[in-house]
Amino acid sequence: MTVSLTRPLVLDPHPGTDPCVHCDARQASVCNAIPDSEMARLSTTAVVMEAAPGTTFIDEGEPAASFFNITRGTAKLFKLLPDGRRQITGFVTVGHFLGLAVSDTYAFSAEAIDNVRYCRFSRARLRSLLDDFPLMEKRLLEVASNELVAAQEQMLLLGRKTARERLASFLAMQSRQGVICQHPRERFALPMTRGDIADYLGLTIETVSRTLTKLRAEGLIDIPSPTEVIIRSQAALERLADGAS
Amino acid sequence: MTVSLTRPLVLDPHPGTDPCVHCDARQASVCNAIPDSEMARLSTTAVVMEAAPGTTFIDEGEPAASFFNITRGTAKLFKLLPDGRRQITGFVTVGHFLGLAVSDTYAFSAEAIDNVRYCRFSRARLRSLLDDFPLMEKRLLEVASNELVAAQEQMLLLGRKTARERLASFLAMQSRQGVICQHPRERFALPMTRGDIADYLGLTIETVSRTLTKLRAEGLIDIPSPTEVIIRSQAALERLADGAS
DNA sequence: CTATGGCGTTGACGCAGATCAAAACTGGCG
DNA sequence: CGCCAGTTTTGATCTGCGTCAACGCCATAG
Repeated sequence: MTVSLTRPLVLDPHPGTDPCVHCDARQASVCNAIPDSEMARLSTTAVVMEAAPGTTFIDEGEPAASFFNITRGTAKLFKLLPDGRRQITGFVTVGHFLGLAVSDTYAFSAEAIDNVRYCRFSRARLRSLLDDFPLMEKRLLEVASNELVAAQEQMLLLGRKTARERLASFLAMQSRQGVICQHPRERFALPMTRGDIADYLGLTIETVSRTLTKLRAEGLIDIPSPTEVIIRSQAALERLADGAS
Repeated sequence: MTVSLTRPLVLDPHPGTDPCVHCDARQASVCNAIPDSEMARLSTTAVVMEAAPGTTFIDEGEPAASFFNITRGTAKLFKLLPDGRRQITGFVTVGHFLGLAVSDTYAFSAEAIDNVRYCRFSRARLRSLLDDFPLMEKRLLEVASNELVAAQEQMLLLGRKTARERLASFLAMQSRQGVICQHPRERFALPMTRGDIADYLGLTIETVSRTLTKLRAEGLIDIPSPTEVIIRSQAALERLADGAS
């Protein structure tokens, strides 16, 4: 009775069939917990929206009226300090949920990196949806729990790892992302800028650039273009990421 | 129909009536989502356990067979790197849940700071409990979502705040903890050591000590004993915590 | 073609916080 | 009481990464 964890849960009532950005495999745009009949009904209350690159579509501190499900593209979530310092708390792609927390305002902002499509609906609608489909609630609990584990891993990175280890962890993680599609994971694209990577890893742009250059010089990775990475030694990278060297 | 968020949810089938560590107010050791009859039945499958200070009762990497609910005391959750570097991801007290994530091994370790009592039961039992009491599942989703928000706040701290700001944030947070009981929050105890604080804030023991000394010298706080703090200026501390100075 | 502006890389230098070291304090126990 | 082990504080020094600055690359506009 457990809900499948291998497919992204997508609430878009008009499911797209866009090819995977890495390979040409079609995304499975189906919701595993809600029957098609309900999905059709959803389309009358849910709004499907697009956000162009650089567009902020959730503002930290604004009244949290809606609940979001990403159905295409990549967005960054971040928090700001008054003087402009920024911490990116995560990059989210198709299947991710935003705005789950019970709070009257959003705890973070969200900005589109590439062309993002998302499904937005009111919290009231979410509540009734969860009442009708307990499986959906179960699934959300699983999702939130797993994100919590990822957040703790990121705390370890931010609190205790060196710049080298942070970059190695980041690259290893990015290469692991691609397991959903059949694409070989050694080579992959980095949709975000150096500034985004820096703000995600708690470093500066310069340190990110320098460290990547060094990792390349050591033969661990290759960087054919600023937005593309090839892992030369997955094992060595993982070892470095876990602080064993 | 929403479950109360103001009281800690405690699953201990033998609820204690220990006074609050700060004042003498009795803890509300009741479960808001599960009727007493079920709580009684729970006592046949759940195990209530005690952990003495310094005892590790969850080991990262071990098979995740159980689910925990803290019913007394304070514990620290942490992750380790192979060379011993440690990141404390949180301090948990009465009402907190551990081991929610769907994973075959624990993602962190847990160690008792003072005398900890907790209720342990199998994941299978949790699953059937959630099937029987949807309110309980709703509550867990709320809890997990709010912890996720707290984790993001901590990422901002670890990635972008200075040592001063980290300590100010930590002290402000600790003083806010006491709002459940009626105790005036200016003065409170720090049950954890300087080493724990350091590993929680991504600093060293020395930096924590020096920074606290400096905050005291500046009149923001007072430290009658190493384990006790008095907030002299809550407003100034909060301002400092948010990076506005 | 040149101008402009965003992004990435590289170099020189400085500093916040880590590291190393030692002294002061604390509680437990004979 | 005095001894001991663990914790906290304080001081001196070091260093990884931040800061500041310059430059190269590319895309778009004029």
